[in-house]
Amino acid sequence: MSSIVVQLPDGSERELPAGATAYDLAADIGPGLAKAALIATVDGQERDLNTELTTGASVALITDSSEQGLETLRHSTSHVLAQAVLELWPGATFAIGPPIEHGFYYDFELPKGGTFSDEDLERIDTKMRDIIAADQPFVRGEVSAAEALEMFADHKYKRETIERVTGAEDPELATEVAADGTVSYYRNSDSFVDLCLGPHVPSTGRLGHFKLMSVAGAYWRGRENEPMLQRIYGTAWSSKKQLKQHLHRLEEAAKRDHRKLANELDLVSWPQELGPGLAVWHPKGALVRKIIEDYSRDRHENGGYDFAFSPHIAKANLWETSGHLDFYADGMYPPMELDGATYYPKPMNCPFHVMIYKSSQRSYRELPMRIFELGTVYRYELSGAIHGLLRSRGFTQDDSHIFCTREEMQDELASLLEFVLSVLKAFGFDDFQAKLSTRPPEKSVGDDEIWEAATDGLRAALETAGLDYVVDEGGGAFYGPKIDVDVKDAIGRAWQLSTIQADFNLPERFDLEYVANDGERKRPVMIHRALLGSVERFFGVLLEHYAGAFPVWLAPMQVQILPVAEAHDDYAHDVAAQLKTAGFRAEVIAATDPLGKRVRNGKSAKLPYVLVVGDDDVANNTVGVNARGLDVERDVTVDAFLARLANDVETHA
RNA sequence: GCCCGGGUAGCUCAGUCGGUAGAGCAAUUCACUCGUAAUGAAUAGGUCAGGAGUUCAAUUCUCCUCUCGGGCUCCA
Repeated sequence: MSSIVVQLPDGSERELPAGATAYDLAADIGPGLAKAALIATVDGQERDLNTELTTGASVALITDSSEQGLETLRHSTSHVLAQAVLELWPGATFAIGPPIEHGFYYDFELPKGGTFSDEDLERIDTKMRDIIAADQPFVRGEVSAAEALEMFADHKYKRETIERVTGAEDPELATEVAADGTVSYYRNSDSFVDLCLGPHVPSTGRLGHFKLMSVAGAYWRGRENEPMLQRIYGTAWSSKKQLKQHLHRLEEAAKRDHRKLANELDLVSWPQELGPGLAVWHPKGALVRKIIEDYSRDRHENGGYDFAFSPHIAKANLWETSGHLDFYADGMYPPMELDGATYYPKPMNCPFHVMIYKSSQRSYRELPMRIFELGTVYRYELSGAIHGLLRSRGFTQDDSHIFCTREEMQDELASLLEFVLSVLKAFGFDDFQAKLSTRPPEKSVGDDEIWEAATDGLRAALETAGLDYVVDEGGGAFYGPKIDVDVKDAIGRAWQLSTIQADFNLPERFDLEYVANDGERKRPVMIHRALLGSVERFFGVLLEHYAGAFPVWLAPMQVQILPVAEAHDDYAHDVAAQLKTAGFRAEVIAATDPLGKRVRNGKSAKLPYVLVVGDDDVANNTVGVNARGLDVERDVTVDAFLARLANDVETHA
């Protein structure tokens, strides 16, 4: 009896009888692992558990406690979804069904253009649970492309996938077929077989902690000109507890929805009379926005920026010179004809700032010139893309264009990133992820040297800042490399806010120059940058980040003062006056409602502080303090409370 | 723009198998004056998103439009 020896991840070796599978290895290590293992990696390649091992292989067993294991579980669940749908809808066909973050989806086409309803999801769920209860094995097979075409004769999307196998590797098909043309399939019953690269869990019985979430339309291959398929989304986890936690997180995220909070807290509304994506800012929302904008202006003023203002529309000629009409016409609002000229609403502020630069001859002594504007731009977003404040057709960028020499560029980029992070931190974000996008392989403008210098400058800035970043090779715009900065919010969601982009294009297009110290005329480099991105969007992100409970410096109302009874009104107003004099936002809520109710209202409005004043306080010049999220504190002197408020504002607590 | 699902009082929602609607909160008035998360009563409030069609009768059925949501696509 011959035997084989395999290597485990910890470096140890294990001897097994010849012909042993990955499952046998798991069982040999222990019954717990045999039960938990879903797939294995053999020499780094993911394989089914029933894969036969060969001597010398290094093998790792993958359980559902790893991302890889979870992905497999989700992928297998998507197969069960497809099986259920094909059984319930004779004549239906299926396209692709990969695992995604938190779950999976599968795309279908129903006979006669049919669609799924919410009730259908329940039926499908029931059928899926039947399939899981039947504990059907996932059995892998391999065939030639010709045989595969035969096997999936009734399924045009599968055939199309097989036919594309021989072409270049296609990331969207990575879970379907191998790039080398091997066509594999998985069969888990007589009636269901799916084209698939695998691997899969050993049998359907290993699944079950899933929930079908929603139905959506999705273009075949994600292309607008291809048919719209019916996509079913689901979430899947390795335990009931994890599934429950995930659903709970979704509920928490829903509670933070800025559109809901904006309504509840009376900040912003979207009257239907105005049109899609158009909001009005109520006094409280406008106050928060003003604080954000004022803070941004202060920081820029201290950061060496010059302020500018520019109009909302400009003649077509400007947009022709800038290239926007060539590259971005679809995203622009339609033109208007005025006095025989054609005007466009601005989708960006850059050409205006360029005009300011060009308004006189520039010397190297004036550079870097940093032009800053809270500039409102208009972009024609597709109606289906509009989403509250996060995606709208008009928004205000905290936009700046920096004109500098080539030599100054690197230092400028480095200090910019520092500035960006410092401002974002001031708003309570401290978890960042950056992306460096480099020169695209096709068309781009600018010489190699300048691309290299800018990219190095950006990279060095990232390194110096100690920021986590990924490199998107070739992901830059044609006119220059860039850094995008994402922040993570209080519940771990990433939002892209800031961007820093070098631009070698606009200086050419507008023929920008400066006079260098040797008297030569030279071309400056331009840097575009936005920190908050869009003020409206940033406000929405902040609202979700804080779940509506703004820190004291941002809170539209900072303090409510509740007199216990009418007799304490004068004292309450006196305290309010002291707070207002000290520059805080405070109001008195008279005792027309019971105290308990007024406290409740104040808490529901997420006020940082609710003060209660009664006989004791009038006598001792104190207040009772309800700080948001903390226990009641009695007998706090007014002076002590003022100091506390001042500290909160100062520290952005 | 495309697919699916919604739109009923200021808000959150119920309801009408076709006979023009109801609750809670909010609002207003009155009473209550209260030490920490909902005091009580009364009143008012709706062309059931808009338009057209079918019908004796449409908030309800059909179609169109607007708009919102979830996706897809897009975001130089």
